[in-house]
Amino acid sequence: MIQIPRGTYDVLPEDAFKWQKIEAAAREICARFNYKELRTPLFESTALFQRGVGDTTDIVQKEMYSFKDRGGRELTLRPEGTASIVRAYVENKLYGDPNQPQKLYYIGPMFRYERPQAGRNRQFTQFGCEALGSADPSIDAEVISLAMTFYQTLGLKKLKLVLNSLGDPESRKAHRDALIAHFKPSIGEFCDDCQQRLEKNPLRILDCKADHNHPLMATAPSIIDYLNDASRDYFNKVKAILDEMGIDYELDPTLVRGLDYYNHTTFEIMGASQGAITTLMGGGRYNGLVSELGGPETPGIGFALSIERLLLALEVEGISLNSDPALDGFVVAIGEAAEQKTPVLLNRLRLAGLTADKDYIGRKVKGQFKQADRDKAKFVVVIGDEELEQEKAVVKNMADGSQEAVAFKDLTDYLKEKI
RNA sequence: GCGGUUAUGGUGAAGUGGUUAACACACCGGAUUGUGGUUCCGGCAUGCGUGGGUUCGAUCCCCACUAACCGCCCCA
Repeated sequence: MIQIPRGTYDVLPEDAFKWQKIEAAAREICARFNYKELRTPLFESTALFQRGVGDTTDIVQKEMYSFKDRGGRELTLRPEGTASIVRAYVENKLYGDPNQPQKLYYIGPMFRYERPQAGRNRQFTQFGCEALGSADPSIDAEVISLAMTFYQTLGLKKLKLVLNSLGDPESRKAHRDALIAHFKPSIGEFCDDCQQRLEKNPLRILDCKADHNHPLMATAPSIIDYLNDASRDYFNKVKAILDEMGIDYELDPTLVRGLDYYNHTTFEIMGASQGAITTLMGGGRYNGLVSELGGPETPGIGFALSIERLLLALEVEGISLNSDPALDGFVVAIGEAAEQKTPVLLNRLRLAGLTADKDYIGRKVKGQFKQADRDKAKFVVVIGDEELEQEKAVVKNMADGSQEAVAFKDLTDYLKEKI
């Protein structure tokens, strides 16, 4: 048997309605916040992600699904959405559109070659928003509020917003240098991973679990102390707006996002989860990215969240998105003559706008009723020899068990009135 | 990429180196020659993830592969 590729999964009909609800909620909330959908291809030039996401990131170094097409082009299945959105923004010259900032969203599959786990797949689905063209702190708060509103609309309660600022590039560099200076003399006392991190990403040392208790951890320089005046001022404004909006957050100076393009505000929303993976959403500001990808100097901010992890969180919190799809009618045929007639009657019900079905696998009468019951049919239309002769069907109300005879020609009107 | 656990029907699962692989749910049929949700009865894995090996014989022992889950790394 040919199996589904590792790290992918099928969304079966019983789950697909949940996806529909979630996507509908996302679109509805984006409309409220005035974000417009932008659809980009599932694959892009590999160079886009190398430049956009960053050559040193894990995503680019070991997680990309890259391939060469028949024309020799180097392509990659998108591992995230922001680079594509920015590419489209630049390529379509959306910076010239009078509507600024451009407030955009996307929903779709992303691909990363990783070891699968609950909440981590090789093909997964992200809903993300990006606001390009504004460096106003209110847009930082807006994007965060949008994500929180989305989760709350779906019923999630156990949410924790974590906030940090990486500052502008100048602040970032000053802090990085300070961290390296702080840890370097004693780096031999740290785990292998941290020794690797020292040059690559010293900020990561701070949330190492193995070295959690090392005395140098507590005294490590905090990014907050290295923000220059402009960066600090910006961050304070973002926090002030969130405060006034009544959005709770926790400051975490160790919150560092994995992609190279982030600066200033970074944030995550953590949720309830069974396993080690609790990050539901991640995002931040990326003021240098548009120019890095060939556009004009343009500020940007955005977030991405995983539908898969959202579904897990909903499950952990015991929230059901179950809908209760019910059929209006189910047509039961008794005997061969009736079996000839039922498709026509059934079709008539459907054309009239009713949801209806019948048996297709030769079940006995009892079996047909059981199927009607499974489909939660409100009415069963029974047709046998006698009914054919009189051109009347026996219509049974499944809720109370009552039945009455209804002429074939009156059937749709009868059902539409009763439903 | 590294480490650990696991893999029996549509589902949840029991089980043993040797003739018929428990049980429950679901499903189909019968009791009720044309009526569901209750009850009773019957049926339902030529097969125990895939491929090798050991053995007279393997679902059960060994190896490899594949996949799922958990942890690390990292992230959504």
